[in-house]
Order: sequence, then structure tokens, then C-alpha cells
Amino acid sequence: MATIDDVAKAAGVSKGTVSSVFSKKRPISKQVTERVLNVAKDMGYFPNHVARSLAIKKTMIVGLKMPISKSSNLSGFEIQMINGVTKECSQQGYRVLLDTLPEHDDPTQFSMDPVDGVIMLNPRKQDPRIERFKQMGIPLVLVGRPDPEDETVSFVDNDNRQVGFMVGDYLLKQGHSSILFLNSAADMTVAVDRESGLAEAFQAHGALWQQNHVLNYSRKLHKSPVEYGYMAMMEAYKQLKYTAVIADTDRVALGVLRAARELGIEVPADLSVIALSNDATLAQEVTPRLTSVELEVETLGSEAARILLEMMGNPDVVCNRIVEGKLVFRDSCQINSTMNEMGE
Amino acid sequence: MATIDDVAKAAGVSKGTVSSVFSKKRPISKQVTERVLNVAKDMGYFPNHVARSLAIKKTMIVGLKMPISKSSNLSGFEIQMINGVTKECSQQGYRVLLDTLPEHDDPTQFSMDPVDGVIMLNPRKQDPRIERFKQMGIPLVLVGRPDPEDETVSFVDNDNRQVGFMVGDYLLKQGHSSILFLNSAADMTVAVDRESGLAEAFQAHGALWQQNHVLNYSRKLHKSPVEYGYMAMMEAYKQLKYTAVIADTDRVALGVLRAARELGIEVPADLSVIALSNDATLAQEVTPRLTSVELEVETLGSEAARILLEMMGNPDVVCNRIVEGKLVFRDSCQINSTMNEMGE
DNA sequence: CTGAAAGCGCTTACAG
DNA sequence: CTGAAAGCGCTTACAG
Repeated sequence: MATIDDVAKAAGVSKGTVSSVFSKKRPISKQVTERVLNVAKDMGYFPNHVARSLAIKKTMIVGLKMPISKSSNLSGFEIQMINGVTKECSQQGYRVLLDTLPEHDDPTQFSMDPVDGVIMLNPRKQDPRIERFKQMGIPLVLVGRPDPEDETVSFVDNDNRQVGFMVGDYLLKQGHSSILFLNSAADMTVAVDRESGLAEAFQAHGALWQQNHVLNYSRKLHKSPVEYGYMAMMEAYKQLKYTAVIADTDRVALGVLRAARELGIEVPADLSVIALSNDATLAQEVTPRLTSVELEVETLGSEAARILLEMMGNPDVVCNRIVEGKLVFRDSCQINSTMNEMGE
Repeated sequence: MATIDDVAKAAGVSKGTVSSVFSKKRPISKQVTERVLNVAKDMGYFPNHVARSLAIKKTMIVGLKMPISKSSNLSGFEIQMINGVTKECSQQGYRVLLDTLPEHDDPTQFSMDPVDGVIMLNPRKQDPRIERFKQMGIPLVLVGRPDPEDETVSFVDNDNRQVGFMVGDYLLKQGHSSILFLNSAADMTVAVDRESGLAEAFQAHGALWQQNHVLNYSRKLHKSPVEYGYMAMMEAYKQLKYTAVIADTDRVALGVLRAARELGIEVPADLSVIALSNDATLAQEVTPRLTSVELEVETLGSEAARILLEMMGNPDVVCNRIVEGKLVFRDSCQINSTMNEMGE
């Protein structure tokens, strides 16, 4: 590849001039511009983004950190995140570096990535990466709340207790008492928050909260969310004839629906199913259409990007955004006749 | 941020030594290593990826070029691509730079991106970018065949004529004659290829091929694929009581299904629907489950990545991979009694 | 095992 | 409007 030096020599000008022709940061006469451009074209010269980045300390790239387990697919959540983040970033001329690599624990391997800021999914408790980004001076926004709380870090999140409470409250109002909760993996803060929200709802209704009615997803046991929903439903229903189930995601709900079909359970007549939805299309197009709490993951993503982009301009802003879940009534829940003031 | 220079000075060693401690490219004594590591930790030093990339001319990043129209979401196809590419790349320690930025036409804006190779979606006719990557000496693999043909460029693709032929052949064998094809945008080579494959099938069956039975998606008219399927079906059915429709994607098929419900058309009894599927989950979980041609977009993506990674090791390999579509029988097509030797 | 120095390909004050 | 030179933060022969 031709370099700026080659072009400068061939065109009989200095590197600075060639640089300016391409960056337009200072005016260059029309004749020189043309000459340089022609030479550049002939030589097949293209400015080197890496070298430029080093010089100006800016890459116009946003990092999206979402480690995926070896060889597993992106989840619906992750996909919606990519959607949201990408949309916002590309509107502002940024590209997205998808970092799905698992974390190394060799401190020698950490490096300052070629990004101007990063969005990090699923922060863990005491996540050491948060401190690291601070040290590097790279703007960071978390998707999911930091644990422990940290006033100095930006994040976006659903209000997961509210989500848990809302579905519980709704179902209890409908007269359900035996409610199965197919929750996400136990080690995630979302799982904890949603469960405690649900428990609160039971308490508010003076209903008996039974912890053994909540199951957790496990990468080991379940090969896919759909499988999880299916298996869990098949098993749990043997123990107890639940009248309602809360599914962690749309795909989990699909599994539940399938199990119900096999078991000859009518949805919603015999069983109400409600999904914590991360994929609105799916929820809407399945039969029966899923009543759901819309998590608006995509909004989460675009908000995260928006905040990050702002931080990149103004280094010391910190900003949080809580996105409320919205209950959307469709066809998979039995609607009690006393409830009718609501529509989709 | 501390630099390698700061650390070197503070630790009383040369930059080369610090470099070696982090890169492990040459042995450094245990004592020195420890001292350097401690100093680095204290100072919050992290090697600068950009500087390193410039020096070694390698970024460990793969570019995925898929321009999206302003503010529109990623399509199912794109998402599956990301899935496939990401999976393969992360297994080999590469990250993916998602480039959704629209192409500039100002030659002054092209630059050599911080990537070791690129995968490019939807190459256009005479796509100038192909030549550009050649000039830059950046390994390239296309998703979709180059037009005109070019022996020197690697690509992966479905066999879209075969796909068109296969569904046509199947439907015609089932006795259908009025077949509506909801094709993708007219300017895409896939649309052309699939249509010609379909026409071939008609010819092979001695059936009358009527071009006005194929409609094309248009970003202007249709706000989403589902809408496209719905609107197109509603309109077309007024003209002719089609007995079968081929939908460009699962989502388009969903729209068709919705229209059919509204029109009181029974699927598959009155209408057979077949989708050219880019999202197997969707196809399987909708009711009725969609009979489809599985395009295996994810395979396309992982193959593209595999080939690219290989090219990055060995610059002058060129490699193509054609992924055949597979007909998967589910519930949205009326199965003719004479056909029964097939299952999913 | 370690250091000094040149080099990777740009940008940007400073001078004119 | 243009040039000469220092600098961005690393790596890597070359020498010892």
C-alpha cells in the first residue's frame, strides 16, 4: 500500500499538504489538490485509519462488549441491543466494534481498545472492568445497574423489580394463585430483581409467596431458551396444575406454548402465559399472540449509545436512564371480566 | 493515560523491555517482569491497541460491511449474518467491526479501515468497493456473488436460482398454478436469480409463467417486511384468488398469514404459503408453522468468516462456497396426497 | 536477558 | 497556501 509519503514525493509536495487534501483541515489550492488527488488515485493510496487514529487519538468507533459463551448464538436480548446501539451510532457517524471475546484474566492481556467509548452488557458484581475503563479514561455506559451502586458510572436499565411486580400484580388481580415463574439464570441481577418484585406483588395481595414456583435457566441443563420453556413446563406441570406462567423471554414462552399444546392445555383458557419480551415481533406474531411486558431492549441500546456519545463530547457527565416495562395485552392471558379498561 | 514510556522510566528499564513484558515476545527475567507489572498496575497502564496495530500492521479485527438505510433496523438476514460471522470470529480471537455506515461518494473519505479483512454484504453491480479493497491489499469475501463474475474474489452465496426453482417445482407438483411471488427489492441480484429460477420451474412443467405474479419489495411503499406481506397479499388477492404464495422472508410470510386470516382464507387448505427463510425460529414457531426453504444465512456468515480468516493467513487463496437451500416441510403448505415420502 | 534507535503512517503547531 | 519537523505509543531488528 502506498503511504502518504509516497504520494507526497510523487506529487512533489509535503506530507502535510497531502494530509490536508484528504482531511480538508486547512485549505489547499485547487491545482495542488487536484494533482495530489490524481497521484493518490494512480498509486491506489488510501489514508491509513490506524495511523490517523493514533495521531488524533480518536477512532470514531464505539465498543460493544458482550461476551458470549463459546459457540453459542447471540440471544434475542443481544440482538435487540445491537439494533439499538447500531442505529444510534451510525446516525452519528460511529461504527460499532462487537467484542464478544471472553474476558481474559491475565492482566497482561488487557489493552486500551481502538474505541472512543464502550457499552458493556451484564456487568457483574464488583466488576473489575469498570475500574479499568475509568483508569483508561474511556467513557463507559453499562447496560444493567452497577453492583454495588456507583454514582460515578452511567448506565441504562429496565426497572426489573417493577417488571416483576407488574406481572405479578396483574396475574394476581386476574385471580391466579398458582403462578410459575420461568426466570433467567440465577446469577444475574435481573433474575434477582424480578423475583423480588414478584414476591412483593404477592405480599401486596396478601398471597402466599412460594419460592419453589420459580425456576432458573441454566446453560448446562437447557440447550436453548425454547427448550428451557418446554422442559420446565413439562416438568413443573406434573407437580402442580399452574394456571399462569411468566416466561423470561419470548422464546421461553414459545417453549411453554409448545408444551401446553402437547399436554392439551388450552391457552389462555386453562393457562395464562405472559412473556417478559425482548423481541416484539415474535410476541406479536405467535399464535396466540403473547401478552407481554415489553422491555424495549432496543430503546435501552439506543439510549446507551446516546448517553455514551454525549459523554464522549463532555467527559464528566454521568447519566442514568431507567426504561419502564410496559404491559401489553394480547391473547395469551385470560382476561377477567372485571378488567376491561385496557387495550394494547 | 500512562504510556509505555512512563512505565519504562518509572521502572528504570527500556520501552522495549516493557513491551516484551506485555507481549511476551521475548523472555524477560522474573524480577524485571514483576517490577514492570507492578509499576504498570500502579500507574494504571494499559498498552494502546491502536499504537500496537500501527507497529505490527495487524488489528485482529474483521470488518463486516452492511450499510443500513438511515434509522432502519437490521433485517433478519443481517442478524443471522452477524450471528454466523461473530461466532466464527470470536472462536479465532477476532472481533467484528460492524460497519453500517452508508457509502460516501467523496473519494477523499475512503480510508484503510482498522481491520485485517472484510466481509461485505450485498455487493452491487460493478461494485467499486471490490477494486478498492484489492488496492488496499485487504482480504475480502463477499456475501452474494460478484457481478460481473470475477475469478479473483472470494464469496459465499445461496444458489438462488436453485432456491427459486425448488419452490416453484414443489408448488407446481402440488398442482398449484396461480402462484404469487412476493420477491425482494427489484435491484438485488437475489431477486433476479430467484425469479429466473422460478420461471425455469414453470417452463420445466410446461406451465405458463406470468411475470405479473411477482411483486417486489420497495422501501418506499412498505414500512416493514410484515407490512409488505400483508399489503401485497391484500391487494393481489383482489385480482386473483391465488392458491399459493412464496414469501421472500419469514416476516413477509407473517404478513401474508395475517392477511389470510382477515380475508378468511384457510392456510393451508385454501392457500399454501412457503417462506424463503432467514430465521428458522420464526418459521418454526408461528402457527401454522411455515413450510420453508432454509437459506442457512448463519452458515453463510460463518463460512464467509472462515474463508476470510484463511485468506488472512494465506493472501492468495480465493474460495467460493455455495450453500444450497433446503426445503423443510411444515404446516403451511397443503400436501398433495401423492406426495408423502418426505418429512421434516 | 536488556537497551538504543529506527520505524509504523499519520497530524499539527510553528514558520514563512 | 505550503513545508519541515516533532509527536502519537507501540515493536523490532541489531548489538551487547
